[in-house]
Amino acid sequence: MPRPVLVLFRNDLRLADNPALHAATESGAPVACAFILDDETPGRWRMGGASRWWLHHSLAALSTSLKERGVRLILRRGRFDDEAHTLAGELNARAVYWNRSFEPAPASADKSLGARLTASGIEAHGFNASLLFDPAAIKTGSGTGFRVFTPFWRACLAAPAPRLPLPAPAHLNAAEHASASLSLEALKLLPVKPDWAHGLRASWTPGEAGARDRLASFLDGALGHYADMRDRPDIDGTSRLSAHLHFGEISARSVWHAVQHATAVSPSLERNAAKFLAELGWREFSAHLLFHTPDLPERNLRGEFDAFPWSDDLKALSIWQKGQTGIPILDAGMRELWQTGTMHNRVRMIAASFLVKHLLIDWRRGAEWFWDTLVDADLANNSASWQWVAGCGADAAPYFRIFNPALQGEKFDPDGAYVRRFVPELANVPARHIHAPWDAPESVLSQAGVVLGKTYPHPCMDLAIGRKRALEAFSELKKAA
DNA sequence: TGAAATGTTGGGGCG
DNA sequence: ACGCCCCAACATTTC
Repeated sequence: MPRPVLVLFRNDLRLADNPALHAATESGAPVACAFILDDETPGRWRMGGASRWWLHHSLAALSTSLKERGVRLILRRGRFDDEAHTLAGELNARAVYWNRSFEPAPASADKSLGARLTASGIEAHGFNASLLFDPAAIKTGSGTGFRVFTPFWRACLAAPAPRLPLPAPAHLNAAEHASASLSLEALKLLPVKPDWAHGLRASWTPGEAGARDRLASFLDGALGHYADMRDRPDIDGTSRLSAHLHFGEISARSVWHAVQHATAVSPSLERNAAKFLAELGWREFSAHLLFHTPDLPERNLRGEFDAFPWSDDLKALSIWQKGQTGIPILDAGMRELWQTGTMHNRVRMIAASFLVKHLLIDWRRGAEWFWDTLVDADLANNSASWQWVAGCGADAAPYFRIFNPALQGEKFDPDGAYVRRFVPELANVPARHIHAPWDAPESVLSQAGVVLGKTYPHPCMDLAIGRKRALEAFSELKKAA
């Protein structure tokens, strides 16, 4: 039997448009496939709870579609480079194929694996499967990385267009081997006591088929009014593809070309498509920032924020996490997150702004919470976006741009449907008062069965005072600088 | 991908 | 008919 080749799956849990799998298949050698759960590479952010739930189901789906093609997915646990090197040896593999990561710790694991394989006389083949554009290839005139989105995205659009997606291999030539695999259950990715995942199960279908379906319904539906409705949490106005993209169940290239195709068929989609593709652009931009600034998840991009007088009010942090701030749009968002593993993007901005500005809590505490609770938790997107909101990031919202959650609620959830859905205590409050129940006449509240401080909390802080305090903290910072 | 404060304008009520 | 005031509506500035 000829020596096999090994394909390592990572955040590319798909068969279609998978460059590593495709190249391995094209090599003509028998193929073995593996996934390594890596909680051990130093410096790697340990995957959060909601992501683990997603990963479990995504691996189950991948394992099934590989099995249908006669290939058993080998599951291992450990350091990516160690385990992969060992496994390649066990299999007597001729070559190893995998899609590279652009996150700092996994990227150095890639480098170390490549070197060790080569030293052992095994070919190493790395590919870019996750991004539309190679973050190292997009450069400013002076040869550095971009720090501002608009010129970055202009440069991407001027670069050669993302290539067409590769087909899923029609047939896999499975390597015969007896290598041991952990069972999926043994990876212990699912919550046990308590099982908090029922809201996730009701909201999502992880896996390649689920991703494809989600894209198809987006193209059919929300894309048509994306530009106008994407900011409305009460409406199905977004793609909801972020977690599928994060785990690579569908490639950004496939999404890109599907949108281009839809626009070619109906040119009236143009404006909406451009807006949506720019959102993929923000995903690229975040990855680009992390690639060029490996300490993005830990350090303020603008160093002057290192002196910011953050509060360590754990009580306030906990109220925010639980969705008990007494400010309806915030509580709705934080409860949506806890129940479903996602939060509408507009509400993420409102919730993040409130934590960082009204509560004066370090953005890293917020990023950690999102990391653990979001099914789409992504190191680059999460870090870059929190820094953006906090005002300490690249091309960031200026610190003094402070969201008023009551006004944001009125503007983007005008009927209060989003609040009613996730904050049932307020279900009967009329739209006019639902975003600021503390200002509602007593009679309106009692008619709606609401007693502030009893059935729903008093606001944890006065919005005007919070705003003023944030501005004062910021002006102290500027004075110190 | 803000909100609040301040400034400007113009229509209408009214003495 | 006129000037004065009020204030909504919009624009600009400031944080």
